[in-house]
Amino acid sequence: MTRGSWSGARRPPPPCEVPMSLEEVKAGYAGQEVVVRGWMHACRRLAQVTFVLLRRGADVVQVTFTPEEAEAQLPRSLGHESVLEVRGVVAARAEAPGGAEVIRPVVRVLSAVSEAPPVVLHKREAQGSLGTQLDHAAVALRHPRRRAVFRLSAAAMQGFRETLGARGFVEIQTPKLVGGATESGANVFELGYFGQKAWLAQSPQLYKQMMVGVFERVFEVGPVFRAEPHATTRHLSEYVSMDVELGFIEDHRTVMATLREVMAGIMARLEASCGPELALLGVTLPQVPAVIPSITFEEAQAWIEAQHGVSVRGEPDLAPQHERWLGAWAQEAHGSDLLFVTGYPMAKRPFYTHPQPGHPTASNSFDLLFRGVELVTGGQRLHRYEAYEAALLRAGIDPAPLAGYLEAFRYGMPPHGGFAIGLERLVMQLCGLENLRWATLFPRDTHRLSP
RNA sequence: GGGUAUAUCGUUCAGCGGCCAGGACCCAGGAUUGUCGAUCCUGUGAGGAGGGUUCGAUUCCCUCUAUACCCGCCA
Repeated sequence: MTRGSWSGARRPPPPCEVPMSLEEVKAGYAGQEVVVRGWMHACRRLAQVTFVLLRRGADVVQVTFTPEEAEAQLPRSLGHESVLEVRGVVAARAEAPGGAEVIRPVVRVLSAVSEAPPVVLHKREAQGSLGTQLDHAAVALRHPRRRAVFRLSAAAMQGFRETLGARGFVEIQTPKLVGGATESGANVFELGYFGQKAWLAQSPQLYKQMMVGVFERVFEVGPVFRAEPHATTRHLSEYVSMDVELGFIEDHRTVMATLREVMAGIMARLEASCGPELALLGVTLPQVPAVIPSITFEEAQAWIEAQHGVSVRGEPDLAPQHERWLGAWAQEAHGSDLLFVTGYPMAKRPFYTHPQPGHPTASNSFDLLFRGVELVTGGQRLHRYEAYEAALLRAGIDPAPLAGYLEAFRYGMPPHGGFAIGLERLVMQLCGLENLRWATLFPRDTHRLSP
């Protein structure tokens, strides 16, 4: 059989067109016959007239029926979320939403729905608790407000990629199935792999470092997996990490400057692309200052003691409450939604962390707090092979499984560093959501593996 | 892993040692000459599981189960 004898190959495929938005239909086609398709968002039968609101994404167009037309075209059994194709005539009309409607409709039912959807979509706010909406995500996410959140996510990823692409960074994809040791003692998901053990990657850290030796500047957007049994509003077992790693840096401050550019680029993309979504959600984008205010870990601890009377001396990290306090302080003192905390103690940092020259117990690392929540962690990494040998020895980590990684350093690596932004946390804080799960399409946590 | 809290119609919340267990939303039926977060009327529909106290438990106590939040950890 030759390829040409396939019947499907003879006919050109239907064109892939950008669908005409319902707004376009309303604005530009008065008096013309059009075909509109969408979900039946609402149906109101009045004595003299019946209205069907057809939803397509965030757009809604009104289709108006006379009682006779409704009788003939709209089965009573047709429920919310039925998918319809309507041929009709666009008519300008002041009372209609958006100033126009489709009249003299001929309806073709593409998909009939006979039972009530599990969540209500035609109210201004999405109804139902978080758990209910997550259980019925396929439908709940259709709600314009839920949907808008994920348009912001998409634009944030786009802004991230654009900003880095314009600066010579190369996008990479590293494996999520990994063997051997992981970067730290964090809990990882174990799986079977052709008779041996494998793990789900808890971060692309080691791979993105290796790729600095290839491209110098790399980034990745992808899932990471944490088997920590945490149960909070800001942790998940799987989340999207927006990772960056770059070579030939001065120190961690080069990385911080890059992060500032990235944050500014993300906000610029959101502003340019997501006006309607930002307005719908009432979101105010943060200003990204030319220089993001910065405080050292030790200064932060001293400030916490002085201002809040909590003794945190000797603690290796800041608690969530402390980060909230610092976030509020950044807002008051600097008018900034963003705050860098630098110089975390080496003690609890991973083995590849670069110490602070002249202050070996502190590291060239930073966190970026966004409205009081830890959004980014980053820093300078070790880059000399001997430094890795010493660090692994000190940490008691067997270097054998890391041989493939260590080879990068054995054969020359520049001073480098990077960071990772939690996408869901970014969107959560942007939208003022009280739970990360509202910013996750299909969250995975200790209790939830489906849908 | 530690702590706290919660469990009632499909959903979201009330309430009470004797309740016809209430409201709102959804849904169903009806009404309204145009809705647009439609409105009005009517209707369907509920006490996580197992023990205990009590004349009587949806209510109080215990256990279990489930869930939520805080902490730890992180993004």
